[in-house]
Amino acid sequence: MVTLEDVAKQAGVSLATASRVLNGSTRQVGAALRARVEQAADELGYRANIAAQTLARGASNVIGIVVHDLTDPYFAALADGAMRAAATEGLLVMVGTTHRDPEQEIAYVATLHAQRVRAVLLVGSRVADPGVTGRLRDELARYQAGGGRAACVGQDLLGVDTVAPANRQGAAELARALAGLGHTRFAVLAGPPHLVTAADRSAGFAGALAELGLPAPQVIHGPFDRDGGYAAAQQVGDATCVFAVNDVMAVGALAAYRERGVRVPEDVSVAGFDDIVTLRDHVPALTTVRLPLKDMGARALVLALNEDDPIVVEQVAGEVVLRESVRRLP
Amino acid sequence: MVTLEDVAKQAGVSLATASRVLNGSTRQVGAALRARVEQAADELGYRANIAAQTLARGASNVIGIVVHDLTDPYFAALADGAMRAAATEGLLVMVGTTHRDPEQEIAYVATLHAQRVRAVLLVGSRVADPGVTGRLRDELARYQAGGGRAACVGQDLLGVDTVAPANRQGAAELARALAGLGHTRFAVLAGPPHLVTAADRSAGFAGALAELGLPAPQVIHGPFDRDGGYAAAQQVGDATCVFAVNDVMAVGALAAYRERGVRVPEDVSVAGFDDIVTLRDHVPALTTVRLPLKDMGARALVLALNEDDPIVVEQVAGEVVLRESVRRLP
DNA sequence: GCAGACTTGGAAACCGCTTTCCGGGAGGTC
DNA sequence: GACCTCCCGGAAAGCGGTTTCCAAGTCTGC
Repeated sequence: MVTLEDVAKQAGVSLATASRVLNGSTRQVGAALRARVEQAADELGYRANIAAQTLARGASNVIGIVVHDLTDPYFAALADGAMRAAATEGLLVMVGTTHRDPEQEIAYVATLHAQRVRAVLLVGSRVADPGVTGRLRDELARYQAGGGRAACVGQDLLGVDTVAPANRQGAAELARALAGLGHTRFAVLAGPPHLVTAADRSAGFAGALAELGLPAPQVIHGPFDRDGGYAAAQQVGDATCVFAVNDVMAVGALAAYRERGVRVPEDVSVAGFDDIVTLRDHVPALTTVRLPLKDMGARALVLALNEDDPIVVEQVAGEVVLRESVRRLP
Repeated sequence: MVTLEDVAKQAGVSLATASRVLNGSTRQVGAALRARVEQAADELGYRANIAAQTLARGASNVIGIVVHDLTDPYFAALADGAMRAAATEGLLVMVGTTHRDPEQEIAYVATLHAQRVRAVLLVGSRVADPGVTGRLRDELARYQAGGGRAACVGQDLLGVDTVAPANRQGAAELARALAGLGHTRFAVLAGPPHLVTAADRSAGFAGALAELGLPAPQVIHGPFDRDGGYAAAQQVGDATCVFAVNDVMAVGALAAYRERGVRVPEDVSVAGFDDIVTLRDHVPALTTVRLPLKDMGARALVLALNEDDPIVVEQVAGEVVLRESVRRLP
């Protein structure tokens, strides 16, 4: 690989001068030398070695994003928002996918720490296990002790800047809206009990029903993904309205009903959560709780980069969006 | 940040010994010293500085993936496949999204070159513009001249290892299958004329129709995404069968028809290309040409890492999958 | 015409780690 | 017991940049 020294030699200048010309210094370099250096760099095809720059400058221009699953539109939207924000700051992005393994998440923080990335974004639900959460916190603390910055999209459980969707509130509002349509017998496709996002949404929903004096919903646990929703839908009893704690599960549930010839919303109403962008192309259009995913991703990046000391937690409200997948009961 | 020197000092050993213990060397270190070093590292919370390691070792463990749009399921699947493969090799992934700007793609290659990534994967269709293609080739050549490796998913236009979907063949087979159902009047939602993938699929489709002695299809250009398909579908004339050159466009077309009360497949048949995973949840189920996206991503990574000299181009055949969105004409 | 203030180029220290090269001690052989 | 290996620990030379510190010009202003 061609180095700065090669360029300097070819241009007949010192290393210092070449560095100043090519890699953004505050110092001025005379026009003649500047031109010679630029020409030499171009002829040789020079590209600065960023590893060396990072080492010398003590700061990198890379950020790390850790998500559970890139092929899930929820994470894709969040990651895309964060990546666009990063691009406007001139930052490069390293993406890690955990495939929902919390240990992987911890390992990624360690790796990104080793990479000395400027900031790490942890995107996705926390798990209820205090053990892993504690170890993740330790790993983050270690990274931050060395000057690293971090932010999280999800629950405020990590002691870092957080963009926190109001899962309980959103689910509660959804419950009230659905009850307002006359439904009284509900089922919740609740996802895994240890996933805090799933648990919060489920609890918020059930809590609102209780406040309204309605019977407790049937709660069905299972995986947090499309196939989990599909499977859980098979176990629903006599509910007139089914709440899947995220949209991809709801889409799975719709598929299950379609296959069994159960009509939505005539036979059963279905609602989800998140308002992923692909929803608009599903039939029937899915009732959900809208979260501004791209903004949340971008916002998390800004928080992570922010120098301020106090930890900031931004609550993001969800907005109930009623669509064709639910109907008013007579 | 705590450095290796801090650890060495704390353990009372030399830098060399500490390095050998902590960062994987072939050399043995005595059990006593080894334990002291490990304890010191743990107490101090040491994490190797990878920038320094990369510099010293002259090789990084990062690869770069450049895609057009992560929120498009097609790219998400390809990227996911590549990332899983990278993970099994112990490699980290840097992801860049171009949002379909070819200049961005060139810029990313330069940036990843500067990062001295082990390999770069260019995922996505080439454009027909010889100017940008030439500049991209130059940039890649420059990177490879310095020992970088590269591979591409798409057309074999870059002079690097390539995983090339058989777009023409797949589209041609699809055309024959649809003609076999009795259709004679076709429309092609053809995407942008300068996108090679779009052009190849369109040409393959039209070519097969010509061979069958059928009239040329109505060709409608537009953006290569969901909204492009939606818009293009509005312009379809009296065709009985519409081929969208990728699935997300087809999904957009389905939405357009649904809104206008045009029934698919009763009033018009619709087919796409790619077989993105989300298709299974659309109504009606979309006829398409299946591409093994995850495998292709993984395969591209393997090719990129492969040391062999000759450039290898792997053709990937597409498999026609007939589903409910098309019907046999009486 | 000259002191003093700026400007500009270069030498060299340094960033944190790897690895080669040396040297000293332990263990084996005759 | 002398000699040779073999092992293992440490000193130091890079890896490719950045940046501080100097020195030598180049401009000012009077």
